[in-house]
Amino acid sequence: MLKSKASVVSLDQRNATRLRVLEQIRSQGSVSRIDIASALETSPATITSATADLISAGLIKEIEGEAQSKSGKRGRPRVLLQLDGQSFLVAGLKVARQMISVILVDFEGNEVTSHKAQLEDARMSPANLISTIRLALEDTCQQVGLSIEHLAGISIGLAGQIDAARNFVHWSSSVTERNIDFNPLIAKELPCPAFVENDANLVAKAEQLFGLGKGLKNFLVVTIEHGVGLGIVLDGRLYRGKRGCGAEFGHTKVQLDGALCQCGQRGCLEAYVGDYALIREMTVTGHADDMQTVSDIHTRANSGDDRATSVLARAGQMFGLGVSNLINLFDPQCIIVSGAQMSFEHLCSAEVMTRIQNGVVNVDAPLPEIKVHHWGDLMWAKGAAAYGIEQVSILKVKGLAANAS
Amino acid sequence: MLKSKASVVSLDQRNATRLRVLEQIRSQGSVSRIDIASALETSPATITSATADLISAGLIKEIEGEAQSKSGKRGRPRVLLQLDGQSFLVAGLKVARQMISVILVDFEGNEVTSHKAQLEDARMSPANLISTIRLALEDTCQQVGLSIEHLAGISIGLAGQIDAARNFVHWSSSVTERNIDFNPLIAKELPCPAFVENDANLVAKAEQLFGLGKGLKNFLVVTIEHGVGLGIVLDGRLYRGKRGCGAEFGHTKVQLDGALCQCGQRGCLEAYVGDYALIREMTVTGHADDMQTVSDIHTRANSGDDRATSVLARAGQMFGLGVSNLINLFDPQCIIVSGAQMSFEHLCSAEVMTRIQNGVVNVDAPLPEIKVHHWGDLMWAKGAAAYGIEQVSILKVKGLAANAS
DNA sequence: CATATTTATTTCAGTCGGTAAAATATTTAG
DNA sequence: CTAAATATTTTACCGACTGAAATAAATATG
Repeated sequence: MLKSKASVVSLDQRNATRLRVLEQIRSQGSVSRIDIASALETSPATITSATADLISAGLIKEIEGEAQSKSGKRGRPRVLLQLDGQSFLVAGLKVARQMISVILVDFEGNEVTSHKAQLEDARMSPANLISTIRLALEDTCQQVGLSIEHLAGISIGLAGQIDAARNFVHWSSSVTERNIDFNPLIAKELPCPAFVENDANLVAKAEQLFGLGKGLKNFLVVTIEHGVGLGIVLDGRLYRGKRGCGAEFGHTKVQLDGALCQCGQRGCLEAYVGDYALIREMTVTGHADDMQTVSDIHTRANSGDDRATSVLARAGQMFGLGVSNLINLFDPQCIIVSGAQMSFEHLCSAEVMTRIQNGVVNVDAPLPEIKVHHWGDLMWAKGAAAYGIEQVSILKVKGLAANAS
Repeated sequence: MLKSKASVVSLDQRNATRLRVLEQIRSQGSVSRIDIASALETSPATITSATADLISAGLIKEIEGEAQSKSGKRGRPRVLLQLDGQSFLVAGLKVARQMISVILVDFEGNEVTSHKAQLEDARMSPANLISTIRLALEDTCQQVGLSIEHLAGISIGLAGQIDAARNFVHWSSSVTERNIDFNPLIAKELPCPAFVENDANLVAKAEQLFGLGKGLKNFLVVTIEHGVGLGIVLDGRLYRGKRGCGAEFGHTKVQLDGALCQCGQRGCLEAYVGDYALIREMTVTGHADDMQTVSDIHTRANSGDDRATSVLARAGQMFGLGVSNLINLFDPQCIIVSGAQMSFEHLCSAEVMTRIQNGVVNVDAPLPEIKVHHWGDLMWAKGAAAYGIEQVSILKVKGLAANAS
């Protein structure tokens, strides 16, 4: 009757409560027991018990800092609880086309160290991928005098269609084979639990745990890299759809029989806002054959090139259309546009924001807030780390037996 | 600490179990206790207790019919349980532009009688609307020799933006005022609990309880009336978004700065597939000034009018584009295209289905099934009734005290 | 300073929902 | 008729949570 899958676990009632307490502490930073009780609408007695378990497991700790009481200054002061950052270490990885990025974080999500390595091949066999990952992890740990045995969890972000619940990769641009169950490889090659997820979902997790989605229950994260991705958080949890793959925002159609997309279809959003699409627009008529990156186009636009300006403007228009459709369909609390260093000002300009607003059906309620988040280039790896911390938390809480004082 | 809202109730653990049992019985038609236990992954003892409560409340009953045992024929035979259809009566209403439809159903959803009445005004004041509804209900009940005091619940479907949890109408095309709390009016004018909901959501409920969505956890219902609507069922529950309003599928944009929509924006799906849009296309160039309905256009197309054919074809193309976007974003188990009598063959032709398929990003998993459901013109009222039955079930289960044998 | 008051947390004795195991019921096979 | 099989009910118990009381730790007040 027990049916815990490899990497996604079902929790019993008590562990679920412990985990909710842990999440509350994480989202608040530091918080007293009584505040947790009222936030979770549960009794103080339950919180006492749950926090005692978490403290004895070393996941959280009491701190000294002064918390102000509700009303006056009288009464027993609240004791603040905080994550115990030292309790364990998690690695987050992102495998991109030519680069593998690793970040090591503590339990609070603080960066311990990070590392990048070039990849020889954009696509690798599953076994090759895992040993490449292992190598990258070893290099990273070495930087701070650790070995990979110190890791409590490893989270791996890939582009593609992935069933995270089973560590099953239907398809990924980094893997040469389809429909691979990574669990056996992980068990053989890696010294601790590892989790494979779609990269856009990981960024959504990062926003939820550490970023602009902290504490929110329903929000969307639009990721901008070479293409656009979407992570959906509904009711506090990642929504993955029936097949467990990420939403294909980049391949929603914004134009009937429109521009040709890399996916082979026509009119995809990505065929208008993806890097390759912009570069194609600039070069197709021989207007500028030296365009290599979107930054180049920005540079041109800034120096008064009308063609560059109009190419970027159209991308923004299409992007705005796509985002307003998301709002019309999901009616989220908030939309976070998340991108790494790269230039994407053309996708969050005032014109684009206006276009989004004008594309959303009027309600009396205000529009969901659209937040733009410029991350460093470790965004993806940090997202992986966020997911890793969550998964490891679940494992650790599950590891707590039914023990009292 | 108790915080039951007016019409949406939060259930304690035990009532939640009773309700899950009830839902299981409803979705299975008739089912034995042991099957319920295994379907809900709970112990037979729990089912014995829950079903005993439901039987004593008159919501379900044991029936004689023979159920086949799992393996052989040996052993105590299973006792089948079924809804007790006679236990109470629910009314479902749909208020449309010029018509109010009422259907009376028993607890199993069987139609007892139905009734329609013309409306003098498409828009009414809240008080006027409720007394019109009361009148229509009285007429309906009278047809079968009942009075509205016999009703256990009344469910009202309106087009517009509605917060069903609070019976609060932000805006509706049938109501002259905005932001109306209907609870006081309901309490004053109607003799039993009443529930107000968005009409597309109601159809989704009907599909879930009685229709093609029976037993499914994640599906979308696209409704076709004069415009298009969308009901979203995720994890077995209606998804309503942050503001509690329905998804605005009809106003997702399918064309940058495209055709003008009644909502004032440009490029909305509805501006290409809504009735008024098709008629506009046919008449705008004076091609056919006598077009009144979509059926007229179909008639023309069938008699070889190229213009009519191309108008319908484009609507189908745009519709297909919109639906494939839904699949790309939600990855549902199934999509149900639900329409009443009216002609919408142009939206479910083979060409449209092909277009949808070609607009969905390939995965190894098969495409979600697209089911077309042609309802009678009581579709909307039946949807309301389905929601009413669900809400009344909740109320009845809640009414069960903590009573044993 | 001693005491009352206030607020936070813990302890303790239930309560409640659910379950395993035993008991009971009802059938067929032999 | 007896044994075996299967379904349901009963019973004894478990475990998570809670309310109330107890305890802890501060401030206000005379």
